[in-house]
Amino acid sequence: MGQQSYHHGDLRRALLAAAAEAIDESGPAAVSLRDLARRTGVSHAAPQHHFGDKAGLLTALAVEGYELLAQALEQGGGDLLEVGMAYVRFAAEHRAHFEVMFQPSLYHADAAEVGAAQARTRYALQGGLRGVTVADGQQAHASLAAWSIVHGFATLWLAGALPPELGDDPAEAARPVIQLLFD
Amino acid sequence: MGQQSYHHGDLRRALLAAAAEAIDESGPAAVSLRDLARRTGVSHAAPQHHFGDKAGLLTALAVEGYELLAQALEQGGGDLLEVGMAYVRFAAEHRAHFEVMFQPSLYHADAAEVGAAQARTRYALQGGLRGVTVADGQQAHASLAAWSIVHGFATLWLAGALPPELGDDPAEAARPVIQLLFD
DNA sequence: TGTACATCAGTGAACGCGCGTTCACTGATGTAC
DNA sequence: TGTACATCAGTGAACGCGCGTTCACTGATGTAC
Repeated sequence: MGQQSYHHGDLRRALLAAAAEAIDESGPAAVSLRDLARRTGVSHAAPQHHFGDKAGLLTALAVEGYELLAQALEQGGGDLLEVGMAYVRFAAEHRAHFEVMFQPSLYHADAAEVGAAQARTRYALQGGLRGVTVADGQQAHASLAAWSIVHGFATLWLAGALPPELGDDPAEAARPVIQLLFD
Repeated sequence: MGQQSYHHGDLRRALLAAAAEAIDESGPAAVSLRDLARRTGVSHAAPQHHFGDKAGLLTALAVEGYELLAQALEQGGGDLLEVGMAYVRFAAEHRAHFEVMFQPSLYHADAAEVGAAQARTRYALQGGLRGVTVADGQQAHASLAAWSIVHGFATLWLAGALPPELGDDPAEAARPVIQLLFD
């Protein structure tokens, strides 16, 4: 309603939202700039104005994803279980972002903003181990184990590889699995 | 080298190998039947003879992948650590197969052969928990945890998300991480 | 051992399509004076 | 308060390309008799 003006107003944001939607439907590789232009009701050449090319757009999406994930993890309050469940929840609720983030070949993974956003996410993730007692010299391994288990669960969930008995709430389904890690 | 005959001899196998190669280079989505034909030195219409379409080809690749993975896991002798390391090693050594297997939207995931090969893999994976003592009622959770941790580690490794200090042998790098799970 | 014929594997020309990219353009917005 | 001008956002026509798919075909192989 009211797209009649020549300038869109917030085309950049609209394109990112359209991209997430398109990726949810058919995966990151199927995204085309022309399709996003169509979804946004804008001429097909407009997206290039903002992102240069497809990799540029996916870079912005990946950065946004890392920011959102870091925020979600930070709200876990440094508790392993909460942080882990937040990780899984994020993957399910922001599938498009999540899928792009971990396919660096799709975007300009060496861009500075990407590195910064990744670092913030990693720091928030490690915060989840604060309350956990780990044997000397096992800190790095524990961190890897925690990341692996939540990332693996999230990935398998998204791939539809997990048994349907788990229900439809991935974070809840992950709870007992994460709890098994350091008990 | 003797491609002068009209019939290729084993075009199906050659196309699957070319597909794995192409996917290693640029990901599963970038594969095109015409490109595979070129790589195999055959006319561009030949691949359709064998697989019908791209999804058909990727279905064959996924089945092959599940078979290979099941074989690799079975050689772990039912030991959690060995089976887990074999899982990670498979992902690294058969990256193309692994990537396709867990993106069911790329292929005919409901084909009967796929289900059978998946079942064999799942069974081999659960065999790794034979020697592990788990509290009553936690069997299913333990199985999920084991799968998640090795799958997550493998996925993060392939994505290049893990720190370079881990070296270049993913299975060895995964060893202490897997050991942390049920100790 | 030889011939005829069916079947199968691969060919090559043709088609229509969606894509990314370029480029001269136009409408809207903001700023200097 | 008003005018001129620079800048920016988005347009629309055009291009060349690689793709999947279709289809009549041809060369090779196997089998019946």
